[in-house]
Amino acid sequence: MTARYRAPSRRAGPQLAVARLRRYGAIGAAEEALIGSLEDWRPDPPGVELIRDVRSATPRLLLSGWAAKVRWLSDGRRQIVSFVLPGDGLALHQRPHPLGLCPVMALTPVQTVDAAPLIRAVTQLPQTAPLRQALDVAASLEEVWVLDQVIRLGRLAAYERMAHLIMELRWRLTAVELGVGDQFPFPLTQETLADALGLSIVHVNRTLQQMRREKLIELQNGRLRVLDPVAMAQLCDFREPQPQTWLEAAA
Amino acid sequence: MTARYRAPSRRAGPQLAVARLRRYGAIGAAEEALIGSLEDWRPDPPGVELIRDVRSATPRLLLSGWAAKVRWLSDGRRQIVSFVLPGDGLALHQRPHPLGLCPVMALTPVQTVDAAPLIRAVTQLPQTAPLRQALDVAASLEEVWVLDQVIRLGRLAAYERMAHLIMELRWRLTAVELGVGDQFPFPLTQETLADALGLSIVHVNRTLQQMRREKLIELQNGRLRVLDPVAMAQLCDFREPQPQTWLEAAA
DNA sequence: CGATGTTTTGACTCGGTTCAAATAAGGTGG
DNA sequence: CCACCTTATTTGAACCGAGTCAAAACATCG
Repeated sequence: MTARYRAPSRRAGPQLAVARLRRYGAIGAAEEALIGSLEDWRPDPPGVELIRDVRSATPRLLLSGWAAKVRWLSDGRRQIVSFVLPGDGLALHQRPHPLGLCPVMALTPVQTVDAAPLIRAVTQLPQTAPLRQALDVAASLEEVWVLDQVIRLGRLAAYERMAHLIMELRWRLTAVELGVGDQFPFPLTQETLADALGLSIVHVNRTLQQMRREKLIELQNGRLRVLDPVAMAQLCDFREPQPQTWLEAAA
Repeated sequence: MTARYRAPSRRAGPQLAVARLRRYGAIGAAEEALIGSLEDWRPDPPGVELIRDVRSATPRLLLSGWAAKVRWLSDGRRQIVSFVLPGDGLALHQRPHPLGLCPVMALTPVQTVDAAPLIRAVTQLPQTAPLRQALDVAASLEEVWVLDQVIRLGRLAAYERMAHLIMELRWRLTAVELGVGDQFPFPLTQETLADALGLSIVHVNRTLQQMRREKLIELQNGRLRVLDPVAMAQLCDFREPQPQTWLEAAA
């Protein structure tokens, strides 16, 4: 039932990345041009490890498609640490030493560009430059997703976990304007959901069924519609991140 | 059975913080003096929120005692995101925008000092200064603990979770030379363990019992001894972080 | 010595897993 | 455009890991 993204017929533009950063800083024409001028583009099919060795990874921007930060146990169990959505960055460390990070794997066909020129330009800028601030906020949000994942896995029941993850993805996709009318792309297989939520595939299936039965969501053709966002947020104690207030605090 | 740290009779020195940083960079007399000269000292009893509002938090060093990063659900459920051990930093953001962070709560009597002068000094230093590198590594390790927490909660069973957390704490305490002969301070109540491991108190108790029965650990008087570290590491797929290789990679 | 918080134990319940098999959806090549 | 293959989704039944409830046994401390 859940459809895949189609393989990209043509190169995706930087619109999503720009849209995302614009939310966290006053991105002007110059900055937009800078992002648009990134050259080293690459498409990859699902399953490919976009970042294998975290230490030698080069920074990239995800222009289209979904990916995930993944950790494996030696016996084959897999845990998805967090999702990487269109407009997000890959290995955009500000800090010289790589985070104790994990490989990133494409979940759908993806398109990325090398962001090294962007990072190089940004490090020249003063701390207060809007573009730099926007990247800082984006980096902070990445940490938010991991913390939320800890809460989900540690203290939420299956039904709550599912609702919470859906609300997170909805919020993030809205930030890149991929969500329209409470409907957004949802290309995850139930197996992927299981590995993200720490559940079995079978139970993911049953949880989704129940959520449909209770008229909280509709899910078909790889698109998800949240029918009752208020109820959803309440049942799983979902709280929207407040990146705006971070900006104010810094000002 | 698990005893608490006694209330500090006198002010703790910076030894632990220095010992920890020394592992990740060539800390010389000057750097040591800088840390030793930190003035604004404060003891706090267990239960106190050392950091309440993350956005306005000032950076501090934990000189003695244990603390934890904590998230609450509105219905009272609590999740411990990661532990903060002697020698660790509190809110030592390198990045201007606060991580999507959580309050930090003292688990035992603690002693902290204001680290603002340290941070101020460090930002003057070149990227390659040893002290700066050491702080970077410390920050990266903080992320490692959170990622490991995700693995534990998402894909490990109760017994494995417990083993994995114990191995993490053992590794970290060894880094500040608090672990001697596979024995180290372990001031956590079973309730705290439950909130860290996403388990019920009762099940934490049973898990510990079993681990004792199987002769993997000894736990009494607030000290824990790992009897068979190799078996412990294997059963939970514990892998030691390799901060040394990060330093090489940067060089 | 009582008061309070922590650990321990037993009996029962339940959420979520496992195993197995059927059904549906997509993708491919003839 | 259909036949076929593969990969997802769905369903049922049995099982088990971990939670819940309740009470007892210990510790610690004023």
